[in-house]
Amino acid sequence: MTAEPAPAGAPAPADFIRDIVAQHVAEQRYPRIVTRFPPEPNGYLHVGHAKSICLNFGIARENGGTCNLRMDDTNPAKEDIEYVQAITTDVHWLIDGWADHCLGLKPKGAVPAAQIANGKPDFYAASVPPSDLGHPTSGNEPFYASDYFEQIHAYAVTLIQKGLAYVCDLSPKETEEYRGAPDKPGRDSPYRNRSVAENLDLFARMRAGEFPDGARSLRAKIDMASPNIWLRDPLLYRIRHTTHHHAGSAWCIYPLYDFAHCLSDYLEGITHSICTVEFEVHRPLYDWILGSLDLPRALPHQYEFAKLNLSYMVFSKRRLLHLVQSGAVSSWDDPRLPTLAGVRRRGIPASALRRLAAAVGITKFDSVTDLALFEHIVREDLNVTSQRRLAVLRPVKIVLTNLAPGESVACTATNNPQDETPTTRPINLTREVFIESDDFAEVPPPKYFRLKPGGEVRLKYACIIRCDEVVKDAAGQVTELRCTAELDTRAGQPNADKKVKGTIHWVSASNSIAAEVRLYDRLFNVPEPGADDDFLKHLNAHSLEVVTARVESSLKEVGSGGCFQFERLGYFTTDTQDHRPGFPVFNRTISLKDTWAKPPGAK
RNA sequence: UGCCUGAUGGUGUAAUGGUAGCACAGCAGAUUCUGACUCUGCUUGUCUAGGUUCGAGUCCUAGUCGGGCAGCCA
Repeated sequence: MTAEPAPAGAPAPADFIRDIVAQHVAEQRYPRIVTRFPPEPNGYLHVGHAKSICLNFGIARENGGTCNLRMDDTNPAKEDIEYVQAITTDVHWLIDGWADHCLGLKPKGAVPAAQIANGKPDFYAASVPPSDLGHPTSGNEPFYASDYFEQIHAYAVTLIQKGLAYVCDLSPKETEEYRGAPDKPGRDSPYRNRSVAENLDLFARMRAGEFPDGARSLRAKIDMASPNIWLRDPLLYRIRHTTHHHAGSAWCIYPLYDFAHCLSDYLEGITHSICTVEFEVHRPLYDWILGSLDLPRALPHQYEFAKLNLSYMVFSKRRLLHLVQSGAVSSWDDPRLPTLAGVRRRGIPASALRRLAAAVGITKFDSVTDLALFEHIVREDLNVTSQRRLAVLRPVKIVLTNLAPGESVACTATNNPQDETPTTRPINLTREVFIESDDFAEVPPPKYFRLKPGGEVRLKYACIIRCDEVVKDAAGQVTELRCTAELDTRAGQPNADKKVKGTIHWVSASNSIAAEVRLYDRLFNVPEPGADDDFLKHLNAHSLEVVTARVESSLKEVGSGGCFQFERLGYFTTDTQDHRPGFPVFNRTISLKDTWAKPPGAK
């Protein structure tokens, strides 16, 4: 059993980062644990981000802390408000009912407030008080790094005043040349030893817009010979005459990630700044910047973990964007995509994502998790929550010759056998019914339990039928099966206990409706498509098949958000875009496990 | 040939000097009005070589292999 991350009071997940946090809590290092989830709004969130969200919000909820949602929006050229909205929606969806009470937001429009901390001037970006967190969307919004531009700029000025930063006139290309290589030290910029006064003047003129993009930059003065590239006088500010989706046209200089991120963490009072391992080499710079500014409050620290990889999927923003733009998938929320919008539309519950995160754990080892684990968790989750219904994807008509036209035999179907006290619904057996074409074989393979000429099978919730005659058209295609219904094998009838090997699903021809069903399968047919630059050649040509199915009439008026198990087939959910009551459109979330005659690797 | 970091069954992880455990996958069986679920059993593992120790997956040394880092991206 793969458990949902434990509720308060039960054992919480353990990993090396939680161990560190627990130690800090034990020694009361911080008054309160504050983490953050800081996406850049330049793309949609995916299942990999879900791991990070679950870690950061999980640590917050396990320790009575908060986790701030922050847009890491320091590069106006790549970011867009569309992504801000999508990210906010996705985060709310993923943590709803689990950690929404820990979500750190701020009042709309709020910027860091001046305060005195430990006798020194300071700025602090507070989240709304815990009592207001119950209504996270009412008047509150995520934090934005761009709301800190004024303070970050002031910190840059401080660094200049301390002789720890300078304005450099090297071009981007020259800067690269001067930087050296991992195994070769860099060379000092000729502008490295400008006076404080000159740096202050130049930096002010950068801000005033006197210079074109790329003409100058602000750099930290650290060590051009450091074995760590990120300590070789890294850039702090660049000139970009671009409007910003959140900050508007207030700025033409923008801080880079390394400078903005650690300071954003500080301003928000973050205690544990958790990121992925590619930032490990940046940590000395993170510490250098914060350590150089004489900041009055406790400093945040950075910890790194390995990002999630799932087999048969790609996660990189570049590749996801390519899939969307090339038309390989329809949109960012295409149900085949591992985006949170996609998996949500696919019908995967947020709880399954949380349980996946708990199941894979947190380490620094670069691993690839078997998609089968995710699929297992999704099935396990849906199995207990999904109402069962009958649907036939590829119908074959059966005529029950011993039933009169218009005759209706009342039967009772169980809604969910997993419930402690299962409820039922009535269904009707009629003269004409549809069964799955897979469930009849004129020439059955060995150990075939389903219907065959002269054979018997049970129609689930109804009775056993016997196949008397196979009717075909001129082309030799089966057009109908003429069968006898053994009505005394219905539940409660004398022969109810009669055993047959197979039980199949069915729908009444007259008491069912047509529905569009989208059968989704994995997007790629190799375990590591991302390992190949030409990853599109590994696309699974059969990742989407659309069929017109027959579904029981109780599904006729189902609203959006419906989630069902179609018995013996899989889990299906109504499509958020195209489903209408009266014109049902179902997406297959995932098939049921099928251990019979499944060619290896076929599914 | 620089720096950082990692390595436990097929996969993902646990064991914090004391019986290598769990989950997924796979295989076999039981059960079944879903060939699902559930249940039972089985196969498979500490990167290598030294060392410390009564005892090493764990500590030390050396090596091997993997990941990351040279955007005015994050």
